Amino acid sequence: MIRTLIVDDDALTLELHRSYLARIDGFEVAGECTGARAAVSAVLDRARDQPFDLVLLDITMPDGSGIDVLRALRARAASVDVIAITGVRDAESVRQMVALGVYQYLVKPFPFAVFEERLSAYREYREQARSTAGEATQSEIDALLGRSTGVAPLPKGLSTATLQKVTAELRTAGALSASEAALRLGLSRVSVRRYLEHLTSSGILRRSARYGARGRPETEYEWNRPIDGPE
Amino acid sequence: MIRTLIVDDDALTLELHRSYLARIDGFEVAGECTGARAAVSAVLDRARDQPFDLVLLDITMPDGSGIDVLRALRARAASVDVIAITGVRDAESVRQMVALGVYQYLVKPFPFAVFEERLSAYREYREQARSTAGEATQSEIDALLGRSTGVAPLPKGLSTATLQKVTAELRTAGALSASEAALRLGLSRVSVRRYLEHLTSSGILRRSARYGARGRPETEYEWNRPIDGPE
DNA sequence: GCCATTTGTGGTCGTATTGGTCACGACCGG
DNA sequence: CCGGTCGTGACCAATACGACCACAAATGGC
Repeated sequence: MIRTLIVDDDALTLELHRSYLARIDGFEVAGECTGARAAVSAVLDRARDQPFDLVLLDITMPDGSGIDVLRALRARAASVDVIAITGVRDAESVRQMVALGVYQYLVKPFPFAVFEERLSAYREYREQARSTAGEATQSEIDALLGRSTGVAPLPKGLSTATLQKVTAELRTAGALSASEAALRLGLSRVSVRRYLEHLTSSGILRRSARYGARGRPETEYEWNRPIDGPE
Repeated sequence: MIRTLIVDDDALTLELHRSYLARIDGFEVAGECTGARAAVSAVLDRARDQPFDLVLLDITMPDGSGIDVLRALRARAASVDVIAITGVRDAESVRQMVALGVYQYLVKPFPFAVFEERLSAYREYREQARSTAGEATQSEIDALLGRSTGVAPLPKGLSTATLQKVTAELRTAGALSASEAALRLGLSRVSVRRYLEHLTSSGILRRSARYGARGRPETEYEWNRPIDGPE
């Protein structure tokens, strides 16, 4: 169970988040605070005994900002994960919280589905972080930071020559389905699809659906890049 | 130009990173340190005058850990971005640095191409962070955190492409019945209804009834999330 | 005013047609 | 001979459409 501290100055919000959290597997409400100072001391008091794993932290509180709370925790080396949940959206606050290492930043209000999705994502992140004991590899660290590089090398089974043919066809011909592209290029649908999918995941193509017929809709691939590529 | 401070106790590494950085557009070596204490005071001294934008931070240094350096900076509210560059790979150090909000964590040694790619990614990140002034949207924040990948899986029979079309239509068009939305989107009423129901159960849409016409009343779907929260 | 009828939509079920993947083989360059 | 690239055919799964029935309000006859 992920021992969670909920911090919010509004009693109704506190109640809401508590009920939300109760509906998600793996989380346990281990404490609640209605103020900044109380939050800091709660985390620090429990540090030795039964430390919190996660803090759901509001920013606007009468006796201090959530930013200051997080700063105090970081300064005291409290190793606790934090998800900001707040109505504050100004860029400076967001930037500061991100710099202080929040895992998530949720803007109120949001439906339960969003809350559940983000918390579940955190649970998986935590599992992953826990599973890597001892030495971590660069790719494990990247996964932890969630900052994948974006320029993936060509996967196995794809050749640059064919890739260029496919891109050339798509750039000139507009939206094409995988079958149509295969016909035009003299390739098989299976092979073309591999290239089209790779181009899509690279952000060069865009997928959309073609409706209207009786059966399953066709997915069509379209050029996505702005015509004047930046730099 | 991104004013960068390089911190490493090894003179050769310092030299290497300096030459690396000089080869990448947009970066400027604004200082160098060979120790933990020097790094902290360098950042703090410059905080008012010409603050550093980025610190390339080693962990193992004779007079203190890079983790302590970062902790001290965070405690002093120094708003500076940090990329860890170190040979230390143990899970605990990585976890602590991530919690303290490093933007990247690079494991030495690495080829120049990796260095360039990561630094360029940071430059783009910085551009994006700078471009969002004033109020940030949730999606902008997600992009900043780089954790947008973990989306909840859709129920069977629904596709993300269609879902996005439906949400886009509902967000712009106000209250619509299932039939009206189907007409606008070029889909069948049955299909649209599944998406509308899913969005409703996710809390993104709200249902209400429309009376007055002959026949059974229509249920209309409306955007539920307050587009501009006043607080 | 009460009840049958009309009317148009809500919701479910089957079906059509494509998507996605796997196994296997062919070809080609080293 | 081996590793990589592509074709073929077949399979199951996915996702939309059409048709059908049920339902809830307005309408009209009594």
